[in-house]
Amino acid sequence: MVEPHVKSPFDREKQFAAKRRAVILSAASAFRRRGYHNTSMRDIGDALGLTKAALYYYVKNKEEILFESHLMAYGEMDEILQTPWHDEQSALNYLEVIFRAFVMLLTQSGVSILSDVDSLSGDRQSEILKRRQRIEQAVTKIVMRGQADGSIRGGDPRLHVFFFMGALNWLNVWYDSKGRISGDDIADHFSLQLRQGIAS
Amino acid sequence: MVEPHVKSPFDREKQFAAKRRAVILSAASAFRRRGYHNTSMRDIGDALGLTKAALYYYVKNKEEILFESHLMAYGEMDEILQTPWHDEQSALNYLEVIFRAFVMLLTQSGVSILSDVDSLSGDRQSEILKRRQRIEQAVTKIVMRGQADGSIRGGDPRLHVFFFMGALNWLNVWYDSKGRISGDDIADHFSLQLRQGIAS
DNA sequence: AAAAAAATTGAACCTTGAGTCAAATTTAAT
DNA sequence: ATTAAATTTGACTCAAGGTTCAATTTTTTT
Repeated sequence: MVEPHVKSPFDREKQFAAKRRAVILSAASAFRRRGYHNTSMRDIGDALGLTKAALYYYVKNKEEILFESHLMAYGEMDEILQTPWHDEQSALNYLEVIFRAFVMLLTQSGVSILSDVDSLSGDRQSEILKRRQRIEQAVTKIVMRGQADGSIRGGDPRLHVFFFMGALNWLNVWYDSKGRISGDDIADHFSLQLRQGIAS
Repeated sequence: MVEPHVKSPFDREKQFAAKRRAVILSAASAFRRRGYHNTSMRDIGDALGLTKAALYYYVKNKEEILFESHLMAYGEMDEILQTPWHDEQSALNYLEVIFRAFVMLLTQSGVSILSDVDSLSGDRQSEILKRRQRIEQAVTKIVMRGQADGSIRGGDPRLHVFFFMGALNWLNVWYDSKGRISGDDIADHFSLQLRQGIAS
């Protein structure tokens, strides 16, 4: 006999995971706007209609929220970096696709890149730094391929990357989803500025 | 009769001001690296061989240090924006001069641009935001002139500015004065990437 | 409807770090 | 050398906010 409400334990876990995710996303957004230390557990709870004590049902401590926020952002970026690369496509064109996706990630989805790595201690801090480096390296590699295939001009590829990745991080600071400028407009503009800045 | 040690009260004040400035510069550098909240008054004192209590002789409170740090950076940037503009010079060329000076400021002098405005409260926060806006507007104006004189391509000038100012702010995060890359190299590279990114 | 499990809470605890202050020390002036 | 002013300190207070937990409320299961 099939029960009317099929709430399997699997569904239970999903429920929990979804709420936990909501906590982290909401907190991350607050961290991005006001900063980690200017956001209290009380603030995070309020934003979700919970007491700060309730948060500890979903999360071990505040630092874990910060850690997971970072992971979430880098997870999405890793995802984007899986975008298939067509053989005919120049590295410059591919890079533009990736970069555009990064911009859309920050403007459209709720995900935020955080920069406060120093509030993480020990293992967590180094893991996050490692993942950031990995992403930077992946992007640097694309640039280097572009220098090889002639679509991207010479010069220290790391500096190329620092330049436009800076634009991305800064976007995260000033962008207001309720503001006048749409995510698409930014993506268009930034893609072009990226392209022109490093094209050969 | 002229005294052997001429320590006029004017000299006294200068001495005091110099030490106060040292406190703020040293703190600002720590803020930049570790973040405002991850830097305790004790840390700041230690870096100068002082007790935290001694700091309060030079400064009213911690927030004042943050405030003055911001002021110092924006003061220098205002200074740079006073650079004379030769009539024959295209806006793009002028902008490159300014931008290069900004990069040198961050890499060579001890000055750091801080982004933690939220730890400032009330009046101070809005004053700092106002000054940041003023600088951004000044730069935006240069871009608009460039679009008028034909040296800079079209598009929302604010987005042009956000892009390369982002690169600048991010530089502040990753740049390590003891690292391999020299300030000059960065300035050269960044200037070019700026120029190409927005040239018409 | 009763029992069990999940989710949430209020009230406390505890640590960290900013800020205070009277006393001590160092430096300059008479 | 004495006095006065400037500078620094150790010991303390205090508040903010993260964390804990037993008790309560809500939801699910039988």
